[in-house]
Order: sequence, then C-alpha cells, then structure tokens
Amino acid sequence: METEYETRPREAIARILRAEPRFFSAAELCARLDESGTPVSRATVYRTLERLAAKGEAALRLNDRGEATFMSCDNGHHHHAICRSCGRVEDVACGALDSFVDRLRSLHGFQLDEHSLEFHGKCRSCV
Amino acid sequence: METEYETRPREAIARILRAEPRFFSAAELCARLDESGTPVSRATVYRTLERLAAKGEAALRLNDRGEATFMSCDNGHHHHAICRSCGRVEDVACGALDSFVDRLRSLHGFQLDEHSLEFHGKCRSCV
DNA sequence: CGGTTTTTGAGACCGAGTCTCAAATCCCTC
DNA sequence: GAGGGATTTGAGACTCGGTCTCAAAAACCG
Ligand SMILES: [Zn+2]
Ligand SMILES: [Zn+2]
Ligand SMILES: [Zn+2]
Ligand SMILES: [Zn+2]
Repeated sequence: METEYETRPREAIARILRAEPRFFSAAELCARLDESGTPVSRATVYRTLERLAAKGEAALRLNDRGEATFMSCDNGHHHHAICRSCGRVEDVACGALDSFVDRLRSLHGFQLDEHSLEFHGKCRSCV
Repeated sequence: METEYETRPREAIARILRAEPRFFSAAELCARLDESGTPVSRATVYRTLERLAAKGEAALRLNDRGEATFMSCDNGHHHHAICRSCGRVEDVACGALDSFVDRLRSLHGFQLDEHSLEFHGKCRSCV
C-alpha cells in the first residue's frame, strides 16, 4: 500500500507556508530553506507542493510570468485578494456570482461549471 | 522615429486570430502558419503577439500549464467564458462586481484596483 | 538492530520563451 | 522602377522553470 512518511523536508516546507498568508514560488522556497539551514532539493520542493495541492492544503496560482506559486490554503471554494505590494493574501467568500452564472446560461447558452476570480490592490498596511 | 510596417507575417497572424474566437498558443499559430504556406519564425510570432497585446487588440491568457495564449479581442474591460471542450470564447460584460469590490474595501481594508474573472464550461454546440 | 517501503538529491533532460545580429523586407523618394 | 535608410525577420544559441531518473538515504515497523 501507500503509507505516508513524515519527513524533515516536508515539515520544513509546511512550516514556511503556514507562517505567511501569501504565495511562494518554488525558487523562493528553496532559498528560504537554504537560509534556514535545512536545504531541500528542487525536485523534493516541487513534489511536496504538488502533493499539498492535491490534498487541498495548498492553493496553486500561476503568477503573471507563468510560474507556479503556492500558498497554504483552506479547503472549500473561495477567492483571493492579493496585495500587489507585499503579496499578502486575504480570502474572499464567493457570493454574488451565482446570479451571474444563471444569467450567462440563459444569455449565451453556456453551461458553466467553474470560475476563477482574483482581486488585486493594496492591503491595509501598504496603502 | 518609429514607423510601423505592414508585413506578410503580421497579416497572416492577424488573419488566423480574427477567424476564430478562441485562444491560440504560439506553437499552435506556428503550426497553422506552416500549413497555410506562409511559415513564420517563432521569434516573430512572439513579437507580433506581444505587440498586439500591447495595442489592446489581443488578449493574453496563461493556460493551466502556464503557457501564453492569445486571442483577438476588443478593447475595454470585460471577461471571458471559455468552453473546455472546443475552446470557444464568449465575452461577458462585467457587472455585479462593483458592489463586491466596495464590500471588500470596507470589510478587509483592501484597496482593490483590478480583478480577473473567468468562466469555464461547455458552449451551446458542445453540451 | 535488520528488513521493507518511501523519500530524497544530483544532475540530466525538456520545452516555452528570449535574445542576437546579419539578411531580408518595407516604404518613401526620385 | 531603382536606390537607400529604417524596420522586420529568421536561424539558432541561450535561459530558466519544471520534470524525470535512479542510486543512496531516511522513515517506519517489529
Ligand atoms: Zn500589502
Ligand atoms: Zn467563486
Ligand atoms: Zn464548445
Ligand atoms: Zn470585471
């Protein structure tokens, strides 16, 4: 079968992600891990992030350069408000979009089953 | 000064984009151009797409693998409904989101100035 | 401690996108 | 239509994020 081990690399990565509500690129994580004295190979960083995303414990986001970034994230459908200055992310409940979807179905004949929504701006401390 | 020339590569690319309301990757465009007998180098394809996007005549979208894709697109703020089966895209006017933004400003203290919204599903002909 | 399974790391590899610079093209003028 | 200066193009080297491989290391269990 497929038991799961708890390893130092995995714990170090989870610790960094949990400490800050923002998206990290794989490269950023590698750098942090090097600094903190528990270096982890790129391969392992990617594997761990992919695993967290699959379990729904991390959100995957492609930044504007197409690079994958990850953030510790609760399960359940919601959206993100991202500070373009410091990177801080706040969760945003998804309301008001259902009526939108209904209207689209009748207006365009599109059967929508998914959407993505993202806000950008400046957070309290960066204004 | 910086005059702009009208060249065969640019016209061939624009023609392909205008013919279908969907996003094309650079690789896809290269293939199409090869088939249609007017091959264009990758470098030129990228340059032309970047130029169209800068002029607001094309929309840039990163697909789920992080690859840049482009679509002939009108100016002005709106969103897209994308068919996950055939790729057809329909424009969606942006309403109902302003109230959202206002609520977020007071609720989170976030000063939002931009958002991205995208719908996925099946279009009329693909249901 | 063994023995078994899972995980890790170094580095080869891949593919999208960028850069370079000489050659080709465009366009304007005569 | 030929000449000439400005712009664009293309082949291919290059960069860099991400994946893959496989032997060595670590985790777990009794
Ligand atoms: Zn901020
Ligand atoms: Zn939503
Ligand atoms: Zn369709
Ligand atoms: Zn909008």
